Amino acid sequence: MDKENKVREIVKQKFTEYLSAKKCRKTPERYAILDIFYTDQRHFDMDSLYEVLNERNFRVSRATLYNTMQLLLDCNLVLKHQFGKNLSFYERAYNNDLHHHLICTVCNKIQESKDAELRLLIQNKKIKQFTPTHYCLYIYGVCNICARKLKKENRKK
Amino acid sequence: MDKENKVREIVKQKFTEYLSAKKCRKTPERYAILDIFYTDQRHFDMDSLYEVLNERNFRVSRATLYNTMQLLLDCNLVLKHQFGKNLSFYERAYNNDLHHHLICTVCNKIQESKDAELRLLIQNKKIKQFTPTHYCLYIYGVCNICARKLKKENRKK
DNA sequence: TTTACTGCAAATATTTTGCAATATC
DNA sequence: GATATTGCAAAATATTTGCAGTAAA
Repeated sequence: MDKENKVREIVKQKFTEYLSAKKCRKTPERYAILDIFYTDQRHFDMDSLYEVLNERNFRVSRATLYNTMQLLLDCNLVLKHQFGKNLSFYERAYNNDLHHHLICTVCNKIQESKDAELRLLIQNKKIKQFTPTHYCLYIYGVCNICARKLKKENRKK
Repeated sequence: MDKENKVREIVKQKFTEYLSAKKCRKTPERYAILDIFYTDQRHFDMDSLYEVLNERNFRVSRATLYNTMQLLLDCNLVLKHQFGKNLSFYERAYNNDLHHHLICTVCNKIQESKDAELRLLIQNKKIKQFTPTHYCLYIYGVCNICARKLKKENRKK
């Protein structure tokens, strides 16, 4: 069994434990949604999640999607991000080497930035009167592609 | 003139410069909105901003509020945050010693955390192919009040 | 068999847009 | 005087909710 499949098994198990502990039912919809996150792309907004499930002939209503996302957030198998736009993004959280997000304020594209050193610095910070579970670092700025375009435009003037 | 008033004058000037450069009009509504941020509380959602302006007998439509917030975001006089809930928060950005946010996932309360050391570490990080303007660090976890409540509940069981 | 969960549709919440009136330049 | 901006109302978008039918335990 390769690493990807192993992770899928582990998160499935973790989800099962969580659902049992909360006395929630183990429905195929819930497992299908979890599985998408650990099979496919990493980032989804609700619409693309809905579409991907449909493409696989697994029809899930939006109500169930939102319901399940809440469960997955609660048991820390999925993270939710909002990068300024009024659209939520979700990504897998287990075994997804915690990374930072670089958001270009010109083209709105999002890059991931893995920086183990900085991550450890943040994770090891002691905070008074607060027990951290996880963190999100969003760095806003201009990506190199947009920077180049802007330079060109300025030269024309 | 005290420090607060000085800052208010400076941001007003900066806003004027920005509006001139963008050939936008200098309307009283725009200045009134900017001023609220640098006079009053630091954090606003759209509703409370609307209410505060009304209380001061300065009626501004929501359309204008949203329009003006975009301008203030563009010229970096205001920052926008979204802490998981579907509600945007705005806060002053100039002379507002950059701070981090601690978000309690139990009670949803938000605390500010000033940590100059960590701030410098993040700000001084070199990032390949990307020119940062600002960043947001959101630390999620459980605040001490909720932690205490949870402990009590567990003891009962 | 019980009742939590699902899908649907309607409701709510937030933000955006079109347009006529107004105020800035 | 020209037109960018405003307020209003309607539209668009994202999320939540009520409820009847379905399926997990």
